[in-house]
Amino acid sequence: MSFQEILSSKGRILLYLAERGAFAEPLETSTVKLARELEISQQSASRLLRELEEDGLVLREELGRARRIRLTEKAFEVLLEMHTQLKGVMERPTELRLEGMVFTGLGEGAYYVQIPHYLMEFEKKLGFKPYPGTLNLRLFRKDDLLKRMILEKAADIVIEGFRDGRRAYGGARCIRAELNGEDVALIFIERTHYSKDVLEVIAPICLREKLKLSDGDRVVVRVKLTPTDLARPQPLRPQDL
Amino acid sequence: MSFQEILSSKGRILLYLAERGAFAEPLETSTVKLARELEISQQSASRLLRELEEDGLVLREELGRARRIRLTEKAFEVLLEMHTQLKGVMERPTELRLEGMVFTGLGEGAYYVQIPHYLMEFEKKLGFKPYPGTLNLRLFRKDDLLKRMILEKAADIVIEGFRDGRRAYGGARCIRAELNGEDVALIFIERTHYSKDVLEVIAPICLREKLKLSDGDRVVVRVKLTPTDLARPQPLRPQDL
DNA sequence: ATTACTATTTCCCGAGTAA
DNA sequence: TTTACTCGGGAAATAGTAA
Repeated sequence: MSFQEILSSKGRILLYLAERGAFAEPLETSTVKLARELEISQQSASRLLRELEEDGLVLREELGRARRIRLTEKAFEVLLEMHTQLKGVMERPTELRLEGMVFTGLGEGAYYVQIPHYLMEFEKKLGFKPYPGTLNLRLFRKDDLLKRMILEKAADIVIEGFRDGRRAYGGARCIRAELNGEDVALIFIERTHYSKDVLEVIAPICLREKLKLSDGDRVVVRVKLTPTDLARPQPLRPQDL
Repeated sequence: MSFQEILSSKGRILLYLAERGAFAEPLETSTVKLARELEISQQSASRLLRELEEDGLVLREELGRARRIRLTEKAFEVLLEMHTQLKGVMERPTELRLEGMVFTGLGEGAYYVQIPHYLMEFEKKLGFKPYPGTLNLRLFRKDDLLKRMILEKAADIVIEGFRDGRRAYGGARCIRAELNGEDVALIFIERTHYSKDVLEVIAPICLREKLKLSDGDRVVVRVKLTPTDLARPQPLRPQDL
């Protein structure tokens, strides 16, 4: 299913004409040519153009054997409205809300965060020096597992890995979020040992202290996104293969 | 004809779901509700949803009596492609080309341009102090008369009118253009005496001298626009009513 | 309440062909 | 060459109804 299929046959003609600049300058074409390019019959091209003319969306004139078509202002308005609608949908911020339960991990995240290279990366990319530890959240709502996958895709703050001669240290991806009202970042570490129901959170402060959290407490994580963020293409990492 | 008509029935459903944020969070709805809101039959809503599911564009699940629908990534890609296409069409620069024949006017334009208030306005809005006179062009191609109307609509550099106690001086609208390669501005003066086949041009230099123009010479005017410029809404002026 | 099957109608497409 | 008519077939929409 391509994007063409979300258009009606008249919609396809309008888009075809608009793409060829028939707003300002008329386009020289014929029902035969139009039919060939849009892969419809000449009869349909003829009928659709007549109907579009009746609707006040196109103007046609003949010059000798040539036929010229131009879009009217009304057609422009229709296309502009469509554009505006889609733009609104694709660029409107939406909020993803997840719930997590605090638990104590194995210290893997804390170890990672305290490595000087990563500390510098965080300061540079996130604008804060993280408290040396991560808050681990276990997701317990079924819907939230899917949302976590979406977030991992959307996380666009790239923390680079590095080598120190002995071994390689993997990278990570972050995304800004709010946790019970506090500004935090979610961190998705490459080759983590955690499963897909865990969310790791870093913040400039100690969240456990500030929010008086204990294991088993439930917290709410909110992330602001636009639909376009959700679709950012991203290289496949080895463990996804 | 509204923008809805350029969509196919499946396209309308996808847009409906996308508008309600069914990318991230599933939308609770039913075929009955969908049918009511999209003004189609329940049967069609049912069939279309099934087909969209087969196409891999929506996911459905039932929770007790509630039904939840969400858009897949594939659906997002389809909508994004449509958005990209439309954006390209609506924001791509296009060029309008007109031909005019130089003629000598009554000096009305020159009088207008030399009024100190306007001189200041031009310097502020156009970034140059115009040569004290306008070059008058008569349009002789039938197509160009329509283009002139389009340009008058698209001209978005507003030169304010003023009153000096005795009388009111009307405003004007300008748009940047090229005339035989020179940077110029077309000026559309409110309440001008010229008819709709005349184009008045101002420039920082004397075009007649620089381009060695005489009455009767033909020149080419080019204006860069985006389709969106063409549709900028604009207050009606008295003489249009 | 749901969804979705079957039957019927409506509408759209395209082949043939006229002008 | 054009465009656009008629008309047959089929797809798509809806009504009725089952589950």
